[in-house]
Amino acid sequence: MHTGKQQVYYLNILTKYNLEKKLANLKIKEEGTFSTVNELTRVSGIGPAKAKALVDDGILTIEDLKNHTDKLNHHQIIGLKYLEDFEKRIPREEIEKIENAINKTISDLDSEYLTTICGSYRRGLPDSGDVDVLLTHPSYTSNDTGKNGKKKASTILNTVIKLLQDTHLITETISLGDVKFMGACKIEEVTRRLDIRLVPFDQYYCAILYFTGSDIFNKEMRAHALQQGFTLNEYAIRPLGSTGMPGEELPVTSERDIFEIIDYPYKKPTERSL
DNA sequence: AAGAGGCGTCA
DNA sequence: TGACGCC
Repeated sequence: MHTGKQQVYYLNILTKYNLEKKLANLKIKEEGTFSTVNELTRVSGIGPAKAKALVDDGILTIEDLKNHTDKLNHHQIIGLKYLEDFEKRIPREEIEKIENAINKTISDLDSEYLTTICGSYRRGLPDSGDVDVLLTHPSYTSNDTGKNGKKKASTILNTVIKLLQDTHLITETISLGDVKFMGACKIEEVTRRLDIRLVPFDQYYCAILYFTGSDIFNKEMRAHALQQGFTLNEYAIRPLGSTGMPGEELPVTSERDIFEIIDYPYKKPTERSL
């Protein structure tokens, strides 16, 4: 038989062992929750907060999600429906076809529209994650509130989107506002993420520069702009006064203008994949 | 290059 | 209007 001291000793070991076991279980549970959260966030429109809420409701996997679409908003339903498609890369040959389809449709509407597909596609890379279209029209500028016979942003973008739906390029709409469309298009067998943003005419080339990237290239170019006494962002390039206060936006009618203003050797889009 | 800013949606 | 998610 054990002495009282021995009993206390073994009891301590036992509780210690149980404690460690509980901690280990907790850790496993946390990790399980963690990886579950990460799986659910594969769905476009589901972020960390929504994923946690779903896990709290006992919805742990993508498969669970398919039985509970009532808990999803429109964006998330689209994200779930095309989960596999949206994770596939898009060959540039396919983006070329999408580009042709968009340009044909839009130029039929009004020959003054300009479109540019930016991102890695514009830098000449062999594939991209999505299609990012910049759209502008001379009648739409940044200091334009829609008066003076100029078109309102909402009119312009809505008209274009409607047309692209009629021609069956756009197959899904995630969101549509005055200046930004998020949705999907299909030209072959796979449904692709498509974004179209309407940019004021006077800010078009700063936007193209920015959304063409690469990120590293943008950073270097912005740093160079600062050295030359200019501030450059997605909207405009402005001189910096002696106080460091940005001045008025400089007129820009091409990407090259921006390079010349800051005395930076011009780089073709294909030379910007830093 | 990571964080911010801006856009759109939802409750 | 604020929280959320995306880019």
